[in-house]
Amino acid sequence: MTENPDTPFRPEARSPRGFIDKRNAQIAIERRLIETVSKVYESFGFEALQTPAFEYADALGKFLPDSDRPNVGVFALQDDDDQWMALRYDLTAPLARFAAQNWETLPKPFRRYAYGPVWRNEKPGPGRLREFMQCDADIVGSDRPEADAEVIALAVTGFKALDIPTRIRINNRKLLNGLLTSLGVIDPVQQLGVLRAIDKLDRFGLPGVELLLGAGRKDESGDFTKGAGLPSSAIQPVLDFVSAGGADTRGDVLNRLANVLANSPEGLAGVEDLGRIGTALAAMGVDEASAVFDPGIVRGLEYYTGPVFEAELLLETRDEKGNLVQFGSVGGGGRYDDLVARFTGEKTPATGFSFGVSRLAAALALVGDSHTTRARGPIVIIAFSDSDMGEYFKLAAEIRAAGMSAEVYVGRSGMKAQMKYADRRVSPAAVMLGGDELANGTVTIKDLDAGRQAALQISDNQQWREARPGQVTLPRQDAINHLKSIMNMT
RNA sequence: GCCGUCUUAGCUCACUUGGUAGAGCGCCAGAUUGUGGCUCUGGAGGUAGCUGGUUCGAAACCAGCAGACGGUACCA
Repeated sequence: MTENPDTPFRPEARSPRGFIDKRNAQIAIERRLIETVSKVYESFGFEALQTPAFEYADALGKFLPDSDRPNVGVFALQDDDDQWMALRYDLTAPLARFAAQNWETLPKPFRRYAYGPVWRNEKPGPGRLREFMQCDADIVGSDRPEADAEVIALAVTGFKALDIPTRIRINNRKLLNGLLTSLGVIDPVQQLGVLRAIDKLDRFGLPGVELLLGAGRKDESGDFTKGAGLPSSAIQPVLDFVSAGGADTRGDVLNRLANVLANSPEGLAGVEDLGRIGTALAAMGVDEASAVFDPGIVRGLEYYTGPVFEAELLLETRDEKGNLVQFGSVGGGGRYDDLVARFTGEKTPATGFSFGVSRLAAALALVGDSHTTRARGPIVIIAFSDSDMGEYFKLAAEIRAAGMSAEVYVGRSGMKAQMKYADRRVSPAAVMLGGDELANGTVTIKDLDAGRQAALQISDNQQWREARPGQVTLPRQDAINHLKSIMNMT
């Protein structure tokens, strides 16, 4: 840089795009989500597991960095021995690695839950960050549909415990695979195209999906998206299949699917699996509204091999301007029978579910979640004079010993600013131990909530100052009890 | 990745055809020698995203880059 040496370089204070700072309120929401969901997971017999943020890139699967584009999709870097390491992009791949590495000694089937941040190096958007939290539960080593049902029940129970209205939509990869095979659509590229087309059902509706199944679709901006190129004879059966959802009960959907898939052995096997899942769900008391069968759910993930599930948020969320915000799925999962086999060569059936913690927290922040009690600040002890600081800290220690949080103001501003500070921290009380109080063996305590209330009635400043709403002066030894009563601890 | 719109004070936004910036809110202070709100008064705060070009002169016009937003693609 050719700058004047007198002006030092000043970096712009900013966070990398797709990465955000979380303040007290949001941390509180995320913490509650993780704690609640973890308890539910444990009640279903899942044990906790923490794996590192980094994995060797080859352990993460197909999104390997190659030498030209080492950072597509993942954040990767080379270790000092030249091996590629990458930040994990989900919690499932590390589980597969862990299970493969420790398979001999694990109790099988292995049930574990995990939570923590994951990272994806892709374009961020609203509700879409490059660092976010997930909370997963998986069962490795069971091929029973009942294991899938447990994972679904787990998700339903978790959302119920959080009191967040959601619906789990359940599908099975075998259904569509079977249908396509029976229709003679066996080209994997074409099959993938069909999955992508169906995934757009929410946004473009049946007519849009029809176009994408065939030649393709042009959107409003004139952009053309190439379709799956199915023959017209195959399009209608796929549309019929997708439309088979939306019946009143899980049983009704299965009946419809059985009709549509009558010519497909694999498809009927998939319906059979769903039937057993449905039976188990009913036994576990999962009601019809909380978990539905829906052949329109795709979950683009190529690694899913059987049942797939997706959690849909049923809250209406709006941003500051009142616009509807579509949050998409707030969780999902499914059966992945080939993931562990990547390491061991042995087919190891597994199924799991993932809570999108960050996305849920963002949604709850938008709706002003009623559970989110506003984060309260500490009791603030006003600092009057340097020579009395010891008295302030002594009182702070007493308050903490009584189970309340307290803080001595350690800035250098005057009293008015200190009161403002306490107000801004949403403190329950301010405590004054000034020269008068110390001389008289008293303490003055101001109930800030009571004052806030009173302020609404008083418009005259003189009156406001004289009333000193919520404020009392009492013997020093009564301070703790009075504070407790303000905090509703008596 | 592709297409489009946008970028002026901490925030939300103004500034008639290019003549070197304003408001509201917020923030700080005072009125009120030891008291949050209201009211009034004063103050701080901007190289108009960055870089280059056109011009006597650019926040405004042009180009490149960066970032934000919207759509689309992708999404483990």
